[in-house]
Amino acid sequence: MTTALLEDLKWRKSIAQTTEFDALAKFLDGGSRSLYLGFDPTAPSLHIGNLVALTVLRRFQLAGHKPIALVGGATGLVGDPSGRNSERTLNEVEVVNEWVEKIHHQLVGFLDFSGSNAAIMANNLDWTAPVSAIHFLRDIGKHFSVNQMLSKDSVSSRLESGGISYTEFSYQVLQAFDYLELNRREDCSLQIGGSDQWGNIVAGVDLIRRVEGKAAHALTIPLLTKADGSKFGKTADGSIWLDPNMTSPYAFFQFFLNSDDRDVEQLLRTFSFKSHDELEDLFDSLKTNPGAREAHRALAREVTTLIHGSEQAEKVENAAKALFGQSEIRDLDESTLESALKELPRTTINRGSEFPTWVDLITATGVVDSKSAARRVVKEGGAYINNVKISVEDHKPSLDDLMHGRFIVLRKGKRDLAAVEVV
RNA sequence: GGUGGGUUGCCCGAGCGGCCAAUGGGAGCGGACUGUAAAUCCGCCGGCUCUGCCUUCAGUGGUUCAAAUCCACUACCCACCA
Repeated sequence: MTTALLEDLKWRKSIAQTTEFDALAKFLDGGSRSLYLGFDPTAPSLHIGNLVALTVLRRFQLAGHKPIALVGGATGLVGDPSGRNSERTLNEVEVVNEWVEKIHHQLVGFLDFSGSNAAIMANNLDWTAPVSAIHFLRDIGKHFSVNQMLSKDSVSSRLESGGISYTEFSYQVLQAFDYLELNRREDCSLQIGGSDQWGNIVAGVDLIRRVEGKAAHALTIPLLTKADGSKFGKTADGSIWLDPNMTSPYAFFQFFLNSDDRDVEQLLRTFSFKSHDELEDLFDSLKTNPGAREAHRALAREVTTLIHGSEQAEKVENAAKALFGQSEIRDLDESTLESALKELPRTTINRGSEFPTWVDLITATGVVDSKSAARRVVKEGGAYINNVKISVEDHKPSLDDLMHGRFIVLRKGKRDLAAVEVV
């Protein structure tokens, strides 16, 4: 059963490194095991990059294991040096606490908190805060060799590039302590995480062996990379967030739909819960008929459903279909148009007042950064009202442009749409 | 502690008294081609009340008709020497 899980993860290319593989497989085969995955609150929301490991955690639960989702209320205050070449700026305690709450909330929807292998939520502040510095240094610190700590990639690379504070240097000890605590409290003997976490996780494995004399396991997941070499999940405007207020479900869906062809197969392997057969079929269609973008659509639909729910996913897909469809946008009936536009960045103008220019309207929706940028777009021929190109720089929509008496669709370039509603 | 070098637009990186909103590359944006993809080609790429005006070249103050460019101090980085 569990061997199947590991095989599945291999098929998905979701395993970067593990502690001794056979031992891990044997351990997992022995029953329903506790495992943990941690997130540090470095923002008010998780983003798509975090979703990679979270998806793996979910796969473990579906295979019968007990997931522990840890939010780093303590470690988030210290700052993980992994994968960074400069010191983090520390966030205020209240801010971090607020983020912990929000992230907690997001995790709830992703795991099953009922049943025999119910998921557990943890916050490392619970066991870190009560420990005094003296006890921490005596009981935990004593088991760490500075030589080993220095040799970790996250530390050594920083020593070469501007240094590292004692605070961040200590991070791996804190994370190791978390693993030890969860091992004691929840009998947790597996920690998973992104491959950049290997050093931190192994620090915990070592600590558990030293203190408890027990074997603990580790499994890391490769960081996703894009075909063009850039980081997965980042756009020019920043990360793709799971919080619908930070990244709209429409934008979220579009992000996946617009994936590079070359990335789609791996994205499906990583995120999809479809059967291997179904996925193989999608890979085929990607090769034989890439223009249809069936695989893109399936990917966007599934991930959006997972994060925002099926109802919302359907809405945004329909919106995209309506707005990018072959049919004339003016032919859309009012309710279809209204629900489609609801998913877009928008602005409103008062009925009766004079229409602002296209430049002012698009700027108001936030689709462009400045009026200069908006003007440039018009000059370059990328400005549209209801899919009709405009070319005069101070062009204003007229009453004739109103669809159903109250809507105007603005477009910038090929795929950026925004809505204007007259109220 | 000593000496020398550095800090430029989203990133890298030229400029070393006026011709500088500042060369070049990357990212980004628009167009063509396509499939709301990639590659390629062309154009754009600080802001605004846009034939002009305003704010930028670590910070502060100064020299000058005129400074990113010169001087002084401050902060941070890097190198060599102790």
